[in-house]
Amino acid sequence: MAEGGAGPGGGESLLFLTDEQLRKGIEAMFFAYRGFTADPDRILESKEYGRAHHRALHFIHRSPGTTVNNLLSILGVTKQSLNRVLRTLIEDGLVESRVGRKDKRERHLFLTTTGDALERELSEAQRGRMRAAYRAAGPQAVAGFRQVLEAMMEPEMRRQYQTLRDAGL
Amino acid sequence: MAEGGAGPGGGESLLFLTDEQLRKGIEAMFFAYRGFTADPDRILESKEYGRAHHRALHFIHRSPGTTVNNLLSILGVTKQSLNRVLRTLIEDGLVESRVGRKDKRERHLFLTTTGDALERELSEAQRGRMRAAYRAAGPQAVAGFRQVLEAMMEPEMRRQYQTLRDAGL
DNA sequence: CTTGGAAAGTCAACAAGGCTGACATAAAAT
DNA sequence: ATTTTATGTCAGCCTTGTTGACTTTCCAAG
Repeated sequence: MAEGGAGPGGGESLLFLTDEQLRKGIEAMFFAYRGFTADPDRILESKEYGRAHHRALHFIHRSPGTTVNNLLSILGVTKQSLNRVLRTLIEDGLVESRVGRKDKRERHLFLTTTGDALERELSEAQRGRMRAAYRAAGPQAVAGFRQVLEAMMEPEMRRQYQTLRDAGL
Repeated sequence: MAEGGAGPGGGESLLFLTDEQLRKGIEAMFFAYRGFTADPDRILESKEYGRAHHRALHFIHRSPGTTVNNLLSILGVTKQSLNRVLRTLIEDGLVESRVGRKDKRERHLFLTTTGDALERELSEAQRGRMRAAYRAAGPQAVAGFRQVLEAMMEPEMRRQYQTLRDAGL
């Protein structure tokens, strides 16, 4: 690995914080993110959808009944941008939009059977790669991976993430 | 962290490979990548450049004198797409393109003083967040982080990454 | 009951950054 | 002499993001 070696005295070295190590981490994020999205992207390009549709399907699957506003804050895009994606998913019968009972202005989003099938196909492809990477690296590495990623998030997104992480699901 | 706990007998548990754990990892990648690009993006939006320009500047900085073809294979885009970005960077005097001595068909790319200044501004912002995340997570977590990311890359990209990782720089 | 404002949706216009296809040039390789 | 490689460029298209303006619906406070 070329790490280790420490300095003169050894012990609690801060060599992992050098600009050089940070640059390697930056490139690792860049290349890994490409791998991360590669499999779903391949599936999507055959169908008439893109990565934006995948993201919507993922988060509706994760939180069935979520409102459009919730989705907006998680995805961090404008409502116009999300609406374009959502409209095609609803038209194509992958997502169902139900008017809220308590607040009828809100729309609650659910996956249909068809939508669930596509979501599963996409997420199984993505999990496949993830599983291989996890298995290759081992549980301790995975724990470190999650720690660093969590520390890298914007505080607001970290809250979104942790809410789900800490809940039953 | 809610992990641990192991199964009945304990020891070498595979609980870190459940679909649930994998889904958390997937979302961690999604949210963390947003944080990862947030700071450079903020700087770029004030200037007239985008993330594509940042990527070009980064890899030219990393490998001064690299050819257009090298850059294409690293970035994984078409030459038309890269050329658009490269043309503006050259016109604006951030990148210099020199005809190859040995093979005059090739163009070797270098950052000018101005280009280097922007690259440094962008990468310092990005390293700042990375450094904070590394420091918060600690050296062991960082090692795991790198291991998982590396295992997640497409094999071809892993080679690109390791070439640089293993070299002096 | 009226009105203010929030939630949602829609239309139009635009930009960045991907893509394909076609074509041009120069130089290396065969 | 011919073919292949490296690069650049023009034109056109797509996805996914943006802003701004406007409407409809409907809750809630005055």
